[in-house]
Amino acid sequence: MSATIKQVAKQAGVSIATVSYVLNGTGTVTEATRQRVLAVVSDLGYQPSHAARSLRGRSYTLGLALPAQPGRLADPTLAEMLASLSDTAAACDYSLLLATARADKSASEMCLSLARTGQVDGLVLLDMQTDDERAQALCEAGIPHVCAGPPARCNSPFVTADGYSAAILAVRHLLQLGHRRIGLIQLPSELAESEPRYLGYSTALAEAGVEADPQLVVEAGRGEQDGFQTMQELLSLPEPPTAVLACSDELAFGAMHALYDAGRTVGQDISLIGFDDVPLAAHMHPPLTTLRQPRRRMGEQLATLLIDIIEKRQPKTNHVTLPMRLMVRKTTARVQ
Amino acid sequence: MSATIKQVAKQAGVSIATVSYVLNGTGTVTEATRQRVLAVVSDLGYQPSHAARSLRGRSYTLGLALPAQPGRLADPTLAEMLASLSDTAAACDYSLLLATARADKSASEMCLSLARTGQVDGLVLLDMQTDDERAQALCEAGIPHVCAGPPARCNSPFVTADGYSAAILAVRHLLQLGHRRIGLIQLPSELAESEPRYLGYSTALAEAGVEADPQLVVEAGRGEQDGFQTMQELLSLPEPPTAVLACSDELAFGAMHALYDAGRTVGQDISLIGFDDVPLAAHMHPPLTTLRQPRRRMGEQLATLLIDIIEKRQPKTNHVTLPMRLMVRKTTARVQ
DNA sequence: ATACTCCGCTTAATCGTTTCACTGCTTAAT
DNA sequence: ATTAAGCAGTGAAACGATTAAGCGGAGTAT
Repeated sequence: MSATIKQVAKQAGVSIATVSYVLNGTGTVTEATRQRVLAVVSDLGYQPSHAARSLRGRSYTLGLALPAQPGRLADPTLAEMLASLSDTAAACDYSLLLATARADKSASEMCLSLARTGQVDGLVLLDMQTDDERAQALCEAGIPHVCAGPPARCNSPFVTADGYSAAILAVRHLLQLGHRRIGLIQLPSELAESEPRYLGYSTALAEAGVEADPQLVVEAGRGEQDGFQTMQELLSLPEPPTAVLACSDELAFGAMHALYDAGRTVGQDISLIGFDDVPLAAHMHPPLTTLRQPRRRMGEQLATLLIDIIEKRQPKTNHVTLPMRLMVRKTTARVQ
Repeated sequence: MSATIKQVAKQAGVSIATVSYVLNGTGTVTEATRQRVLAVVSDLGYQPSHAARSLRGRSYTLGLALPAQPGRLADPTLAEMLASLSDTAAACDYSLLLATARADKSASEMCLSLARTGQVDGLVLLDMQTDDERAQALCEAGIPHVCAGPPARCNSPFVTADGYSAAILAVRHLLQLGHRRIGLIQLPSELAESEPRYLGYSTALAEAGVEADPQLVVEAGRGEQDGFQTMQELLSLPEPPTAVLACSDELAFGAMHALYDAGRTVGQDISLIGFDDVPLAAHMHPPLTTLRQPRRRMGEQLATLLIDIIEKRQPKTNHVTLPMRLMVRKTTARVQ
């Protein structure tokens, strides 16, 4: 690998301990020796071994517990959150380990394993499911972790975007435009994000005195393909919706595709709102009205919260809920 | 953290060496002792410390050297490649470390550092630049690595999609449709992918005896915004192109947006081809004709190639070039 | 009978750090 | 004058694994 502390010590004519003290700023060392040691260090290009270092104490590595599904990393929402998580972690001198669940182990086993082997000091749980085993397992084992989304049955710390209020915002916007038959294309119900969005949807309808038609609420998958199909179903209803709220931009894109195929003009004949505001949303034709998720801030919060917990700093709060913003573009219009 | 090998040894009434032999399948142990040890292991939930293990030998971790730019992880092309890279690595019992370059260190320093501290056994270099310092630095230091794309001045092993042939495919397709004024929206020239695509473009034109108009070749950024602007520029030319090849789907999406704004009908008035075939491409309106990159296969190849190198297995080839496929959809049509 | 090998296991060295306990030595306080 | 405290630095014990070497005893070939 590279030079060891022993070689540095020898060449600088001091003991190993002294080198360590110089490098860590602990202990008391004369300026002269300090300089001599530092010179040798940069001369040899010495870097302390990560393994030896983490053998005593922490590994300064955070685990990213990815969902079992193989392609999930490709989710643009997730990716941007990761990017800022990574930046924040790096700024605090932590590395990030991608923890993909293997077929032969359950997701929670893999999390436990990572922590027990000391490969990571704590974990970020991404893509929370409603009955997520991971959070509970980590809670019981007393392993530091943060959930990206509301956790299931335990009070794990978490960071989440306020999907409930966001859905209310969206539906109110549609109501103001005169819509009464408002459809909802939901994400798979096993996703923890799904429930609050539905709740917001029905709350907003109820407060406006509009009766909710269960036919207008459909659960879909996660891809454009699913949005495409689901929108087709909604259109084939005897009394189709005049506006639709899709629970992700991907679903909304699929829905737009279906609407074009059906000869409908989005933002005229029918209104559509997405969820997330992925970069592409503003560049669709027409640009998609959607709810912006503060992805970068979520990543930051996840990282700092987890690091606080690992380093035993008592964080102010155990759970952060960030507001979403309605980005009004061209896919919503007054009902005809 | 968790139980240590010492505790297991004690409770099983054997020496720590025996426990180690049982766990690694090395050495000779009676079936009886074996069972006794294994029982205690599962009883205590023992897992060997990663740090101690990597102190002698490898860390079984691959580094992902991300580009310095903060948001790059969000690139859908990159993300899907990562997903399969991660799967493959996991199948070989390797973990993945995300290496984000910090502001205060150069990208190559960070790669060297990761390897010298023994945090990773090797690195995957993503998002290659034309004058990439990373590959050279790692070559000189003799550190195992693989480039995702053609490396600059050294003969590092690499895996790449054949952008040269792909561009030829695309331009030939347009030529067959009768187009003669074919525009090219290029990626930033600092990306290593950029050059071969341009070469393919001009080769295809030359072999058809079409004179290339330098005005039709424009270098853009990476986002939809850049595609949008660049297309506007092309349209404002005295003699605008009848077909355009964009060097990424993102650029193509932006271009589509600009075309709509200009009142042009894509796939009728003007033809457009993208690069990559991100999932969304098939769901645009109209669906985008594009060149499919074998992202999953690239991820697999990167992982296996790097692991082969790390484990000193002589791989068959040092460089893999995978073919791209032209996906003909609805944005290309006979010239009017 | 001698020498050799194989079995099942233990002892101890090793990997590269951090850190506690200690040693001379000088300076300050009682 | 004696004790206490501080400084600059050393030695060695951890940390938790892997692995080479060794050690009786049994089996086998010469």
